[in-house]
Amino acid sequence: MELSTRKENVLSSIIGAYIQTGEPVGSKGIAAQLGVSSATIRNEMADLTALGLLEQPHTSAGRVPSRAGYRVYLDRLMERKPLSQQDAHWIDARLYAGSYDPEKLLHAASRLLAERSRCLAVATTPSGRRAYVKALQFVQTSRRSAMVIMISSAGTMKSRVFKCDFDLSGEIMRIFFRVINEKLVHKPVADITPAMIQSAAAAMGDMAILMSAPLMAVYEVAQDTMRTDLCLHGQMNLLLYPEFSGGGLRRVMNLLERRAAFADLLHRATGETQVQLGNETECPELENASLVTARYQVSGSDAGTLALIGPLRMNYPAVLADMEYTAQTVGKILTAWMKEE
Amino acid sequence: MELSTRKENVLSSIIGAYIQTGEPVGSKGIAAQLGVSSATIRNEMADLTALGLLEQPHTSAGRVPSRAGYRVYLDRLMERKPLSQQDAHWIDARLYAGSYDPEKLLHAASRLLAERSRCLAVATTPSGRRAYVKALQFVQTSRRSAMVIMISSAGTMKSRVFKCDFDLSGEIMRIFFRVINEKLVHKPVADITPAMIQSAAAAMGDMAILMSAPLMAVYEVAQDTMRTDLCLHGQMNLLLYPEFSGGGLRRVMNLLERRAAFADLLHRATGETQVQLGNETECPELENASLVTARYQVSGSDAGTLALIGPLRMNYPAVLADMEYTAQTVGKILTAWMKEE
DNA sequence: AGTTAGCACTCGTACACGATGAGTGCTAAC
DNA sequence: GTTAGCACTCATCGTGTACGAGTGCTAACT
Repeated sequence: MELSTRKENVLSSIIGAYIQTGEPVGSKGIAAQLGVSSATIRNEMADLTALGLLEQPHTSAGRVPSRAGYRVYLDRLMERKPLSQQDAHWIDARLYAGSYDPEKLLHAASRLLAERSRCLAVATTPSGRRAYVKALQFVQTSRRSAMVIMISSAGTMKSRVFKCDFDLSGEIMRIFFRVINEKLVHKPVADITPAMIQSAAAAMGDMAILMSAPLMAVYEVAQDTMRTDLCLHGQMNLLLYPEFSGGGLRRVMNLLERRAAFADLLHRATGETQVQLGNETECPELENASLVTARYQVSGSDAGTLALIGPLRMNYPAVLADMEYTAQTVGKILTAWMKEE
Repeated sequence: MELSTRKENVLSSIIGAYIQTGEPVGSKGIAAQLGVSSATIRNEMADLTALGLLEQPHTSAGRVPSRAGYRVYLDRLMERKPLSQQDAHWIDARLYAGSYDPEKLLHAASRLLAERSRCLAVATTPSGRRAYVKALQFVQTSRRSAMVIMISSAGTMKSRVFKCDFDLSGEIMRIFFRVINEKLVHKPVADITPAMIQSAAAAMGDMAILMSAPLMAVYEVAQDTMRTDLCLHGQMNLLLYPEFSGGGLRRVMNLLERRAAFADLLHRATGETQVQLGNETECPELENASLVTARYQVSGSDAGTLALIGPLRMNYPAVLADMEYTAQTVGKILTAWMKEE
């Protein structure tokens, strides 16, 4: 499908106007913008409609971009500008403010993306699915309870309190530390299965009775490490768009509650910052929505995803620049935290 | 204001019906219910309207309870039934499921209340504002970073990672532990001010250079301990009610973002499980909403609040029973966790 | 051959009108 | 004090009309 330069300009202008106003755009305004008569534009619009790039809500209305139209715009027409210095600094300021806590960082990222895009922003916390156990620590928190802390190579740090039926002592804590570390440090987190915990306990003979609570806690904390949390912000932003105001928001939120399905959706998006439009997501809940995803990397490998859900008419140049820069920066910060040791 | 028994019955029936349907209720249905003619009911309704307990959206519509009407209903008419055994078990199952983590517990409470009431539920995590420091622990998390964990008498446990410019060792960690514990354990968390941290550092002479990072982390973790987090669930439930579907939800969410204002609102509600209707909250955002609050106690003193925001027409008997039982149970669980040592 | 002016046409929106019906207030009889 | 009856009110819904934004098509123009 080859388009004349002017057709491209017309399409760009229409999409630009529609993104601004959200209303079908007529030939008149575009004519003024491109310096030709409205009749000419109407001819072009008719052609673009025949090509399936534009749609007409009804005979006497202006045109609205179709999904195919947005697709062409995204792939070939739109120019992607990098973020302005100023905006980059603003984002840096927001992201570098927090302390050493991946969850807080991702929440901050999600929140700032929601604010800037006026869409629903999602961030997944770094996944420890393919990470290994970097350190396991034990801390006594009361006479009979203690906390296990697991630090993974993905930069996550999860903790869990467990309780014993006997009084803890420094001696016992040291035993926990030594025995469990011997078994688990430098192993893949994914290897910490119930079966593995079972066999570890069995191998300890009469120590097993002491170790069952901490081992169980270690298992649970490993589960936590592998689970990615979703940081949601800006749900209410979607109410700004008529596309979502009537039940649409509820449907989207239902999708987000089905964590597994949504995680799949995010993992399907590979590599580059990318946009999926409506059907392309193969997700009925996102029929009339646009999903923008960007991966962030920790120490060179994919660790998590940022996503934005909004109406099809997003300000794509701005949104893509924001997403790309934010994902890069998040990755950079997490990688730096990892290296600092 | 004295009401005849029949007027009370009429008011109760109207409120009951309105809570069910959400639509103005006419004299006919009520007449059938009370076994008198609709004309009689109309007379009673006219009186109740004159008393300001009912309202008429327009001349030829049925009646809708006014705020004063709800108030009378809540204070005098409604019978408060305790929760059924079955429901109590269901709630228990949800709350006792989690591990030793106050935040997770409060999230669970908030979530279950939102599910059951189909309203917006809020829970505040236990406040450490009046608590004292029960324990401070230090754990090394990497070569140059460590985590400080503060356990307060309110049952909160907060942690924070800090970084040093020098390599940490077991020896140094023990010094951190000893010095900081000497200064801070058993002190009120609220006493850990920047000034106090300053003077603590100053008093250490040439150790000060070592101690600045952990002291700063202790300060921050004390701030975390005193801050109460809000656990929100069921925001989308409010979209079910026309009262909130048009912008009303956004206004409510704006209120919740102004954390200070909302915290005030919750703290104003004293003692008992209680209901504030619209204006009574003195909060324009809740003009057409109802706010139900219940305190939970840890070791006998108020620690946090559960709240429900929904339309004026809530199923109050059910909601109040849920709130009361949930608050009690949360308190019981947290208190038990505190005692276990 | 591409562009433009002109014009008839389409169709959504806004508004007025009348019919319908739920629900009321009032009065008179029980 | 209660009830039946009746006139009245008013939101809702469907219909009809005027308006206007925007189109597609044709014929003239460059």
